[in-house]
Amino acid sequence: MAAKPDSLPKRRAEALETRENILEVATREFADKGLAGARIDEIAELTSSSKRMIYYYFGGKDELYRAVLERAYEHIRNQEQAANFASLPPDQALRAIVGHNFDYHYEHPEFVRLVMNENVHHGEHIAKIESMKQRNRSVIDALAGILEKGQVQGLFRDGIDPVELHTTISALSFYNVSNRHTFLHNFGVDFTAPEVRARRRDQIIDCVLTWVARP
Amino acid sequence: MAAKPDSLPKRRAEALETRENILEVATREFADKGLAGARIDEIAELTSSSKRMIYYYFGGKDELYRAVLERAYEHIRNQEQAANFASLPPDQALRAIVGHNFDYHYEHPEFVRLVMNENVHHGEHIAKIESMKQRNRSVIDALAGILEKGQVQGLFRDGIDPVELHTTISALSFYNVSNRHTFLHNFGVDFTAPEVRARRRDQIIDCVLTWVARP
Amino acid sequence: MAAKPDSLPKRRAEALETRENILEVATREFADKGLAGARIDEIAELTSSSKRMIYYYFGGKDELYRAVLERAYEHIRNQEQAANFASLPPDQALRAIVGHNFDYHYEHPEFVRLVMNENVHHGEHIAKIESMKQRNRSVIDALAGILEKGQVQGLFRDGIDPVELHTTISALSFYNVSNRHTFLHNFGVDFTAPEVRARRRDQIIDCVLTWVARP
Amino acid sequence: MAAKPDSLPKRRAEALETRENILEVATREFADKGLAGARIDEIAELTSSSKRMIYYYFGGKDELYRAVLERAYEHIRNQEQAANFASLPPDQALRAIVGHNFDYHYEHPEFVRLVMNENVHHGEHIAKIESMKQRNRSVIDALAGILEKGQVQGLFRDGIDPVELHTTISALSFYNVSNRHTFLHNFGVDFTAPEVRARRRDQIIDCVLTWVARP
DNA sequence: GATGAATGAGTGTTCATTCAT
DNA sequence: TATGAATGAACACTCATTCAT
Repeated sequence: MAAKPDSLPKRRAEALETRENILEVATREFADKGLAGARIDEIAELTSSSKRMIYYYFGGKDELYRAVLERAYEHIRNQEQAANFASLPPDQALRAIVGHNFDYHYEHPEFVRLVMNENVHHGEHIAKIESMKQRNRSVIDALAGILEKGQVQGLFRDGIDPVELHTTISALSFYNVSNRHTFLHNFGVDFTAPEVRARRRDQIIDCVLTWVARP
Repeated sequence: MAAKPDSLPKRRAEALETRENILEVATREFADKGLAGARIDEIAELTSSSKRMIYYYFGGKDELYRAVLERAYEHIRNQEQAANFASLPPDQALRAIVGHNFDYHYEHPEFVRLVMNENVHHGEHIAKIESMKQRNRSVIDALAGILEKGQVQGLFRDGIDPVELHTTISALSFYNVSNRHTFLHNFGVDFTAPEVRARRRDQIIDCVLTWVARP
Repeated sequence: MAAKPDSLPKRRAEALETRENILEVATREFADKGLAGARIDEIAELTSSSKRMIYYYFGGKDELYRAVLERAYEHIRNQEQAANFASLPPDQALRAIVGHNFDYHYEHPEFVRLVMNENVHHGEHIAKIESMKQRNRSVIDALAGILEKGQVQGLFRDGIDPVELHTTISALSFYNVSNRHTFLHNFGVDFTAPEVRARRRDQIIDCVLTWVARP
Repeated sequence: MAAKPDSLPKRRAEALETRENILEVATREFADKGLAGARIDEIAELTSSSKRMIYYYFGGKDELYRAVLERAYEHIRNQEQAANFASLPPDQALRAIVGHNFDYHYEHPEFVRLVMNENVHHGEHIAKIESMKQRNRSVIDALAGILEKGQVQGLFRDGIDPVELHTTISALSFYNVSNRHTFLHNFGVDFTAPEVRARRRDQIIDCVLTWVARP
């Protein structure tokens, strides 16, 4: 009846694996179908464990969704911080940040779709995640540093707020992924085509840098 | 004994009203909760007619949603065409178009949310609406005309494609409405605040015109 | 406002046509899908008039079904009486009757299916048709006459009741049409194939006559 | 803390009971009202479990109906095989088979009504049950054996096909149950009356044996 | 930690029938 | 006579969640 001394950590590791596996599957499902469209049964089916485990680890559908959302934001902000562009000259750093942001959206449509979905739900779930505001400071801080350096060096004009700069970058990067399907059908342009993507990347970098540049 | 000559049209007009009333209510509901989240019962409740009438006029939830989506696109494109900017000088025309596009998104969040939702559903419903591609030509044609004129006059640089220009404008206008809730929570900025809106409007116009301008 | 003297009969004739047209369509639909499976809307659609007319002429779905059922029985009994076999020698007459009965079922699967369906409904609708018992006397009377003549002539054995004879004939004729689909799937025999039909016809005639024959 | 070794089977056994209980109730309902007429709610009501369980175990109304149909065929063929008449002399064996078939139909009107209903639906559900053709071989094989033995012994005439013999037997047995209601109303004969049943039983056995007998 | 069985409240949809003109 | 619009009651089916083991 008593557990062997080394079996507990092992079980703990397995438990974390189970949890992580559920999060991965749930991320795919919620990103694919939205919170309302995803089915707990289906997620459980695709999991290597069972439906009961979802309730055991997360409590319910909404809580699972919240965990998925939090994990997705954690990932993008971690990636950004890992790619430390602060050492580059301001204009090159900005170029790199915009390009990186653009690429992240393209390569992580599940993030884009989770954010879309959360907005469809009026942000009511993200509002319950305490850590968000703090976690998202990093991207603003990075932009603020670069902006200031660029302004000091006479490369960038004054009056650009780092949050507003982030808004512009995000808006331009987000759209190509978020509005992919309607745009394809309405205008016949496929944002997923490699050449469209490459051209759009250049244009967005160009657009942001022209806007920020000292005239 | 004979029916009055104008009695049938009257009934017909009432029927059109019923149909229109359903579309209005459904637009609000689908925009608010998405296709999966909206409830036929609730839509019916808010209607001046009954649930049965929804099926009578539209056939089902998906078809109703499709009609709503089509009507929303019809409205934005009609508005754009009504505001005829072609007579203005190219740079002023472009300014007006961007401003108008920005305002339309702000004043019609239901349009933005319907488009978001349609993308959540991988554009599977818009794909069934035949008229879309043709309906959306107008906005591209208008931009093409202005671009050409501006290029001829030496105001705009070459190599700007009208569809790409539209992408940039739309991306910048869409985000402030679509990502409102997550942005508020993540960065503490409320896009609905009048001063934020006004500032953002200027920035977007500025951003687009700087990008298009001959250097 | 006053109808022209000859317009009334004309309208009357048109009304009968409308009624008849509804009955024909309804016969096909009820035979095809049963009372529970048939749809008033669909019947109306296939009719050259409208749904309202069904209610106008028949009162409702059940009453229409009753009219259809009555008309089907009327037809088979009329056909039998028209084919007057009484003048033939008893054994030949009986052969003719069995063959005719067999053929009628084959050529009027809608009759078979209406009767099946009525039995599915525990005969509750036929019970409301007053004329039935009397209408069905004819077939028994005809058999009674032939049996008696055959017995007198020493061709048939005694103790055969005309109703029981009719039961045997009907049972054998009915099955090939009524149980067509299950039989095909269970045993791989297609009763609708001409050669199967022809062989079965001979067998049934043979079976009945052997049974009735004086040993 | 550890589950008792026999506790899981117990739960499993209860589940099988639930399933079986649903099948019994559904058999009664589908036999009584047909597929289109039966109501899932009503079946659930009569069940010792709930409506949800019907969907849990069977998936839907059609699948439940299919399971009911399959179970009914399984039962009749099992009964026939259990009553092993092969050891009797051919003519007595055939008598026994016809009598048994007749009795089975009388005592299992639910089987007759399910088959009727399936034919009303053009056999579209039985067509989806793979096992049918093979399951129904047994009755043909049994008849084939008896026929051959009888022909060898000079009791039966040649040229009788076992499937055709089965058709004749079935047709005669089926009708008394399937067409009970219309026959009662049309001819005033109640097939359920014990003396009618007994007389009919004798007649059918007689009819089949006379037909098969060497003349 | 783990599993199959069970559940109640809801969800889109259908149908025969009636109303207004 | 004739028609399109309207209706309420019912119907098959689904879903997140919990229970028993």
